[in-house]
Amino acid sequence: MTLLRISLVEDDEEIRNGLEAILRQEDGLILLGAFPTGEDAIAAFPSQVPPPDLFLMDITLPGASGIETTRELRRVHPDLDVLMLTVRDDDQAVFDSLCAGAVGYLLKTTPPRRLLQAIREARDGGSPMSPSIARRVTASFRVERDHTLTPREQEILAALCNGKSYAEAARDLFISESTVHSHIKNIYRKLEVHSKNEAVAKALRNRWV
Amino acid sequence: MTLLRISLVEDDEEIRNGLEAILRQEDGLILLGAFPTGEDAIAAFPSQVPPPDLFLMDITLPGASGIETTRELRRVHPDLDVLMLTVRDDDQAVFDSLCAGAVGYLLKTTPPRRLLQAIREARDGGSPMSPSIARRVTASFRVERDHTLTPREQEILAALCNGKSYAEAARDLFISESTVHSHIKNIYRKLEVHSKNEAVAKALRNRWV
DNA sequence: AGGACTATCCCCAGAACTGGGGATTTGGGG
DNA sequence: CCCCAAATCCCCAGTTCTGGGGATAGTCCT
Repeated sequence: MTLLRISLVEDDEEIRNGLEAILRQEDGLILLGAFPTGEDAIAAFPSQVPPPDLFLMDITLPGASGIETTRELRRVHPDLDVLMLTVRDDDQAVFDSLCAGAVGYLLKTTPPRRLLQAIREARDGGSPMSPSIARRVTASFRVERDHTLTPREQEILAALCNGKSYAEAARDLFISESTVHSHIKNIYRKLEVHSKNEAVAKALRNRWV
Repeated sequence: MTLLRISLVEDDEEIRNGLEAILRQEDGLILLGAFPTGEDAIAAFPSQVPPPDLFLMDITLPGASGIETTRELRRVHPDLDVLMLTVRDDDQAVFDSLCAGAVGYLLKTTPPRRLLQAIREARDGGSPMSPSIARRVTASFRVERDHTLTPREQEILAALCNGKSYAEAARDLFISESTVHSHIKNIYRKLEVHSKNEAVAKALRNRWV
């Protein structure tokens, strides 16, 4: 079994040393670098330098945040896996991290044994997350429709969300443009919007389509 | 510690019996029902009947799918937790399940020990997922921008995605409507679209905003 | 049988948008 | 120093959308 190369970014020296100790005494891992700032990490792995397999990343850092650092590291090394390790337990941090390309998200309350297990899980193609984080993620998919659009109106709205004009929606649904117009007037009233882009925005942001 | 009430839906009799056996011999759990179809499960828990704390749900079922069953059960009992347990390892099944309100997603290859652990994790406010499933979920958040919108153009696009008209966007950004018009023409050219709703749809579906 | 809702179609007028021009200023990069 | 991209502004003509009417037919519920 091949060695897993790891780096970490953590500004608190005590925690950083603690993590170093945990990782060093584990077989199968090799620590490539423990950086106090995102800038240090980015500077250490320009495009010519082969990066580690996995980064452990704090979020709250002086200078570039762990999220920005993740985005930049992955821009230069698209195959790099980044596992967030932070105290931050809020939607903003979680979703920004995932959008930046993080492969997992652990809270700092994670015990060492679970941390090591998560590292292996990430290597094996998983996405380890602390339970409360995973719940935030699954909850973000939930759809709750308070609106009362009829099936036909939902079809019309879906057409708008596919970028269709009145005329195109009419062709797609085999009805006249007048009928599309009628439906859209009803949709606007129910959603309390006044334009196509407002309706599309509301529909897509709420995952109605 | 209070007992966790569980029901399950699984059409294959052998598997269903196997799951029953696993759950029955575990302390802290009580099995409220093992149903072969979604319709049976829905019929067993009309709104007057207190539902279990957790449902284990297969997806591939005769009649109503596990996803439809989940949607219906949670419509009647909004606080019900549903944990998918299926062979299906594809984006469609995973995201449809989560949108229907599933709290977790396990593959049938999950060993009994891990299944029992996942049940406890779901009860404790987590969202247990098999590693490959979790990876699908985190990967769905990733953003890759191939477009080359300038910062200002991105601001304009963001305004459109908030439902703004030309005039409103102009007010918000302290520029004239003519300038908004100019920017939008450039945005349309770069994104290869020809209307606001098409641009908004493209931006939101790709998570650019 | 009547009422409510849905889906279908039409007209019209004003507002908003789209795409084509062109113009100026500013700040970098070669 | 010159060129170019970016941001700002303007005009115009044609198209599309928005919101206000109204109409007919079918379904479902009472």
